[in-house]
Amino acid sequence: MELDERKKIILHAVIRNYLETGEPVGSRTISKYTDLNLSSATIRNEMADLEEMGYILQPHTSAGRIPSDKGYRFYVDMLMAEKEKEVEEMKEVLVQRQDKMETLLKHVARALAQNTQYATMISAPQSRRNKLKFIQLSRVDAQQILAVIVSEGNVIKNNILHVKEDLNDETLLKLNILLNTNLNGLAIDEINLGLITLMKQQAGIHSDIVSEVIDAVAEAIHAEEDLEVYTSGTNNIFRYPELADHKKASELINAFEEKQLLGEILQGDGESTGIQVYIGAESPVQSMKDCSVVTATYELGDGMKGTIGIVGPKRMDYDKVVRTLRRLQTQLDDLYKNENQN
Amino acid sequence: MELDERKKIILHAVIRNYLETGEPVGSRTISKYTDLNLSSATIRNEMADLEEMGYILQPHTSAGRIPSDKGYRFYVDMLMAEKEKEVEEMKEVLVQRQDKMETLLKHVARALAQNTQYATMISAPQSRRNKLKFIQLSRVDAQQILAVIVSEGNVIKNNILHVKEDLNDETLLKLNILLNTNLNGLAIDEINLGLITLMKQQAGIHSDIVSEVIDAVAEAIHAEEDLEVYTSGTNNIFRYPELADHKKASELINAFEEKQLLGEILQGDGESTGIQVYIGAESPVQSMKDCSVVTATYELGDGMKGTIGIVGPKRMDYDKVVRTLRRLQTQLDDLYKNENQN
DNA sequence: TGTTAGCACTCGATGTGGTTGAGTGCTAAC
DNA sequence: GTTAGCACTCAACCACATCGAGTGCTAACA
Repeated sequence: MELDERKKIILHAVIRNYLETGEPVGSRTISKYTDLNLSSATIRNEMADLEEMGYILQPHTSAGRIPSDKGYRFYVDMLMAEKEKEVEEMKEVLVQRQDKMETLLKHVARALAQNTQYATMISAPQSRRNKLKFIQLSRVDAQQILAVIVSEGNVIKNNILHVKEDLNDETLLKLNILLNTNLNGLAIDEINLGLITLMKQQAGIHSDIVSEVIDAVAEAIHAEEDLEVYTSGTNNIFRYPELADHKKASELINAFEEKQLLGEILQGDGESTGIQVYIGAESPVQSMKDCSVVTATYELGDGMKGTIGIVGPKRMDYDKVVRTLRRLQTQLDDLYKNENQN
Repeated sequence: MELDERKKIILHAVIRNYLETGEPVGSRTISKYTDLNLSSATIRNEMADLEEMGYILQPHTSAGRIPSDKGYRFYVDMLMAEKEKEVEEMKEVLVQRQDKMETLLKHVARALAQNTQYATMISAPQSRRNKLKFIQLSRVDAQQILAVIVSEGNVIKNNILHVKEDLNDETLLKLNILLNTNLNGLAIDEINLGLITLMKQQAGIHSDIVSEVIDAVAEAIHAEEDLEVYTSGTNNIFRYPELADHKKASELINAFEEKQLLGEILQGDGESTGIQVYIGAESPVQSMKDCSVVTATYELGDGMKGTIGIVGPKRMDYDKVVRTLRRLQTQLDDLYKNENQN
């Protein structure tokens, strides 16, 4: 059976109504809600069809209908296809200057949570092909060397290295030159064993320091392992009775605490730059099977990518969420540029 | 009226029993539970006294008794007075090497949450009189200078400074020497306006860079503003029906998300190095009025102080919690030392 | 053939009344 | 001072009735 125009309208009405009330929707409501001028009995027939086709379902025999995952999917696909007509104002003032990427992301997560009343998460931007920009070794005291590693996108890492024999200024300078000339501008997969061996040879008796620095470099660039995720508005899930049940809430909150779980959603396939909607069981995270998750990948000017996500009930206001995220996608890049100019 | 020995035993029995079961305790239970050999009727008389004195209360007329805040307070004070007899093994292996203070603290929070089954929080160590150890400016590219500031306790801060005119290597070296000779070993309140003016004079046309570095130094040392707090086991609160109620849970989870709220507890008065127990309304945080909070201040060898906290139901196992925290107080310092040796 | 009115039916939600049992306070006796 | 006994209270539980929103089906209608 095909979804004819009238069925689409009815399905749409059922979903919209359910999104608003959170209660199962009956045939009489629909018959008044739409301007189809059909009696509840006719609606009932259509709804029976829709149920058979799997778009809606009944929680129990004598209740109204609620959208199934498939129904939500229909609705969301329809939404995404629609042209973006209006651009709503985001009320928060995000333009105040931030001194760090970290605080910026935290603020975005919080503003988004307040604006949407859902739980939000945002992953720090990462670049697969992050390049080394600058390395500096300096002596902190007799036994300690500080290694500072700057990579593109200004990701900075410090490591304190402990050395046994004292290094004089001259040696340190040589090592600095050695490291910078050899490694500058390279991405992680360009630093191969040959290069490392070569550098160790050149470093002579100080080859162990080179090793340690290389390790630190690897760690600084190879960022996948410790994906930074910032979350906010976790307690918003209590706004939605269908999620506030002890077991579900506990699982969800746990997921928000164990950030690497969120990573599975936020890292996604990496390719798509668009907006993804996971409805119920579509989510890669098991504990979110009763929620919907909307994610948007943002990209900063210099090729760094990150993801913003919103977690809410299946009956979330997809329309608004998608619009807000779309807007944020472009805004984040601007914000970041502003920040780096001051 | 005074608390005679028998009343103490009965009160103790009521509390212990309630801690285990979470249910109101009746007179008959107590009469069997203790080895006082008293009938339930006698216990009832004593319990009526205890209630009048405010140590226990009845949820409703025909229910058993539960401890009041005052009752818990009595119990905890008694516990704290007791000599520490046994030292229980902590099962987690915390000794694995950590590469950062941050991850160490996160792991401690998590291990503690798993061990106790309560929600935990830990604040990063801070020192009021943190001293500067080392400052280094280096050129990243034509327009950008990287300022690295190392203070005692190896708190490291990076700032990227943007400059208009190009700085040659010589000038940079001069600035480095200027900054280090003037600021090395100073605490924040020793850097006064006179010193700053002097340095700016010496820096000549590059005085604006000195200003920026000083700002960064202030930020690096003056850490109170952005107290770092790590939490874990938030979802443990669902284990306790008396906290799992929607409203309370939502408020609690919110408090755990808004870390600065936790700061009010964790920063405490700063003087006491011991273990603090806040029962119900004693807590400085309003939303924790239905919980108990136990905090312990830890001190690292170099004078840095932080606080560990555990949040649970009023009927938490104070005995175990206090013992675990006491143990952790000493362990953290050892762990930190180990970490810095590798 | 599509639409509608009508009706019997289902079933969760809500309310009511009775019972149970743990626990209490009080009193009188030991 | 302690205890046995008794009347009393009250949350919890269960059984039962009621209500009403909503359904599916059928027959009639345009």
